[in-house]
Amino acid sequence: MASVAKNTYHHGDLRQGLIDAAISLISEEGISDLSLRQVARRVGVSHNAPYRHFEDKEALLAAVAEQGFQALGVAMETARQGMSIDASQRLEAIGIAYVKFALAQPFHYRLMFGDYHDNLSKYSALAEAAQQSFMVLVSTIQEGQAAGIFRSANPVDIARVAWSLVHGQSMLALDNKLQIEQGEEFVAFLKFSSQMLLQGLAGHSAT
Amino acid sequence: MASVAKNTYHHGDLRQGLIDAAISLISEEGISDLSLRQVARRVGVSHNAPYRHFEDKEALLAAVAEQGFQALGVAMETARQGMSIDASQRLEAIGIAYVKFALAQPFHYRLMFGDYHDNLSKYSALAEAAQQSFMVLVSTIQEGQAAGIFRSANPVDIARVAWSLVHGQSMLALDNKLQIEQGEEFVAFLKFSSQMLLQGLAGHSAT
DNA sequence: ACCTGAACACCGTTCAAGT
DNA sequence: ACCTGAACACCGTTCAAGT
Repeated sequence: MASVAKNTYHHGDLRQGLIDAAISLISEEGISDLSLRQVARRVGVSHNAPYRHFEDKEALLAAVAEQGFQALGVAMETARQGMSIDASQRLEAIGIAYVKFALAQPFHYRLMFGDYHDNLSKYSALAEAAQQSFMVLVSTIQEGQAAGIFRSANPVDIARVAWSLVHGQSMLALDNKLQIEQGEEFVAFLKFSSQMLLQGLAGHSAT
Repeated sequence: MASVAKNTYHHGDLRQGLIDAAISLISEEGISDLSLRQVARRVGVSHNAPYRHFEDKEALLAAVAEQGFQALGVAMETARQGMSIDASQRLEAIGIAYVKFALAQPFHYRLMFGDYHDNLSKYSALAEAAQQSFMVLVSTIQEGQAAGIFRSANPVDIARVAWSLVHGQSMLALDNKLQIEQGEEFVAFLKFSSQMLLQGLAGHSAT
């Protein structure tokens, strides 16, 4: 008997359906008003069904954050490959793609760094997704070191600095604390930042 | 008639009492579980009294954030004056004091950058306190430019870069995303970061 | 296995009174 | 003016059942 779609929805993948509903609700109304019951309502399921797939509300949010890191990693990797082999250009392209991701999905980005995962050992999939996007930075820095255009410090430390810079820019921009209007002026600021970072990154023998 | 302290507490400054109670509750249990009713209970007042002083819960949190920025500004200014006149050393000292402030008061720091003030025009006192702490950075950078040791770009842009860096470091450290254990190793990382930033900041004619 | 409604202990906020 | 208790519409989570 051919399976016919039922209108109860949840014969499929309720877990992913809940995540999708949470993401779209968050992008519409932000995080602070998001309730588990609301997510269940949007999916067409009782307010209690989510507990079959998530231990509590925090676990659902952790899954949403995890998918955010996966998407961010893809955006960074795409930016990296869109550039020629020059590691400086690649690093700048990654940084700009990173901040643009944050600005395009402000609530989702903020959720990825929320304080709801104090015990991140509990959410290992989330930690792993974050680690994976971080590795895009590390490997690009190693490329630059191999090419002799970046100084020879610990590449993980350098990546931490770069990540801190783009994360700080993203968060402060989302908070309207940088006092720069979006558009050309903001992109100019991002390029100024990466130029400063790259100069700090240059090998000692640079001109 | 000499005024005798009553045990109703709130004959004094209920507004500040609520802020203090919120700060201590936050430092004990974090932000996510903080409720307005809990704050009122701690102060010994009905769950409704706070509405005499704050329009809603968000307004109380904004006041808490504002006092956080004032304390942060003091910490930065103290670090600046504790250093000799050299602008590079001052900038590094400010950066380290900044991150230490964040790590010492993790919940309070996070609250200062929460998304609860989308319309920050509504909380002008908060915006002003943030601006004031930012100016400590700007003026230190101007000092370095006047002394000829920093490049001559827009000092506000440079300050934005520096703020982004320390804010990113603070947030990622609070999130346990930097994978560095606190202590000497972390301070070494902070010094490495500021060294990189300072090299990027150096004037073109630097050796 | 997966989903359900009822129930519990909490919220933020509003309102009509009290002093 | 400032504070109060009662009330409303919501939560997150638990539990005992239903299929």
